[in-house]
Amino acid sequence: MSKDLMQLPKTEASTTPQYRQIVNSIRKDISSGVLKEHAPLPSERMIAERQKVSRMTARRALAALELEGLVYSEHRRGRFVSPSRLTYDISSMVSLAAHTQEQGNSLEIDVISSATADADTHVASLLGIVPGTHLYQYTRVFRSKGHAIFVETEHVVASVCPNFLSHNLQQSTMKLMERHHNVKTQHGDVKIRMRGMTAMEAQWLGLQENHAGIELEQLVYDTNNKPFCLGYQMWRGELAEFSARAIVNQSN
Amino acid sequence: MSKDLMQLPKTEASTTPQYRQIVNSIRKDISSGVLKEHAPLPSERMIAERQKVSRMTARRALAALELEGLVYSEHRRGRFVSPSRLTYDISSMVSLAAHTQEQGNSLEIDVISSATADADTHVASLLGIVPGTHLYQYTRVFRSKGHAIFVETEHVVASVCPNFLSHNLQQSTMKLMERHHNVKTQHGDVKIRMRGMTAMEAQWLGLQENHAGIELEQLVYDTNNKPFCLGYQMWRGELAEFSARAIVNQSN
DNA sequence: TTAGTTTGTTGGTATATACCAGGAAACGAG
DNA sequence: CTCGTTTCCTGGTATATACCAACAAACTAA
Repeated sequence: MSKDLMQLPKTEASTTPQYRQIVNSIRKDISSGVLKEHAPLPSERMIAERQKVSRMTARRALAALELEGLVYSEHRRGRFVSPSRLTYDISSMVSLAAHTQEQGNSLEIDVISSATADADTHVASLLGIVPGTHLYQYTRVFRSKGHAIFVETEHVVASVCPNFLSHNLQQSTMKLMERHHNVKTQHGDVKIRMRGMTAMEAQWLGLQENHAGIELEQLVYDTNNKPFCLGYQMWRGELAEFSARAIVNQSN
Repeated sequence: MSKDLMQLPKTEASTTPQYRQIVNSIRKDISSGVLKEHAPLPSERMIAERQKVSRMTARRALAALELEGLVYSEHRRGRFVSPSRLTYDISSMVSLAAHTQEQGNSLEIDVISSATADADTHVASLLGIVPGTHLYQYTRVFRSKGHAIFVETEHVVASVCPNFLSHNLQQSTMKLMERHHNVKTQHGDVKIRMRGMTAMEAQWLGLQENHAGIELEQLVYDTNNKPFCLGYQMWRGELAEFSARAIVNQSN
């Protein structure tokens, strides 16, 4: 490989980093539709060869696209174009599974684990119970067309819904509680934050390493204004959009 | 094929990548308080030398910490420990500036630009006006103790608040409109999504490249149920936490 | 046909090296 | 003392190379 380092005029091509140019080129292909959802991107070595850069530079370009959320990677299989976002209305607290199906999209649920446990201090203080209180807790991965979107762990006060784990958890748990345990939800406190995933979360979502995502914390209250369910959802950031309605003037 | 699993003792040291070990070590220093908010981290070359790894490996460790939001970097100055998050209650729609000051934290506002403009099709459709309608639009950076937190661009229908730009924009614009233009906000539609920043946004926030952040879109309605203000906030993801309240059963 | 092996491709990890440009602090002249 | 210059340190970009482990598809033996 020869180094043709001639005196270059200071065009944009020479001032913009090479890896950025590759990013822009691929971004254009995605937005223009040349590369569609879930379409495979050229491999690192392919890009390196075609664009005449080193593999590490090609790698950085692809990593940047991943960071932006335009691309996702599957371990040692390749990189693919990210699908479009899924909107979740946190104000209505309607079951996401139910709502999504109404939109015509499927939503598969994998139950990773389910068990009884005793509340630790953190969960207990949020649920307004004493530490050690019996809980049901379960972790589920939600997918759309096989593509993982978020993973959720819920902690439910056991006395509120006895034998809850005997149900099939591949459905809306809020509806389950309403139907079979006569629990009606009144309101929920929601918190949204972006943070790095734990190793477990990344694994459940099919990602590796230090991916950032959006965490949604939901504390659900019954009609007696007592919290009975605490949920944590970790979303792939590029796949989520949350909508809410803020009310200022209740009167009028 | 036979797998000899007993050959190597599978310690973390041998299975965990080196850069990950460095990440964990620094993460521990941050959570334990050895490294405090805004404290400088050792440089790439320092880490490389001390941990006996190449500079690129040290670099990857630091990049991973940035991704997680634990660390921020200032261009060619070094890397520092991220400060704690700022909570924003999107349900109440109380001015963030006012609310933050009540908490005892300062919030400085830099006005980047302010101008009149004609609505493009996108803004017009959201505001329910015809494209070309006169708007005021301005961009401001919000900082806490000099540290940039988010950048906001608002588009206000000009006819609602004539000569709006003659005000000092280093304060809550919602309050300005209420006081001087008799505009009362009734409710707001909020959308939250994680996305990669544009070059401009990254520059305004003192970041480079493809950093991901949280975008907050706010469409504000007056008491006649007509939208009059559209705002986009791009937050540094690691510095934001959004809270909201979801109401299911209005009655009772 | 089917079960098992081989081979090539992919991304992941890691090193050693080189140069650039901006910030900061030390230095030196007025 | 102050202002401008120099020097060092920082992260940013880029290359060339090497080996590993997982996957997939091609191949091969039962």
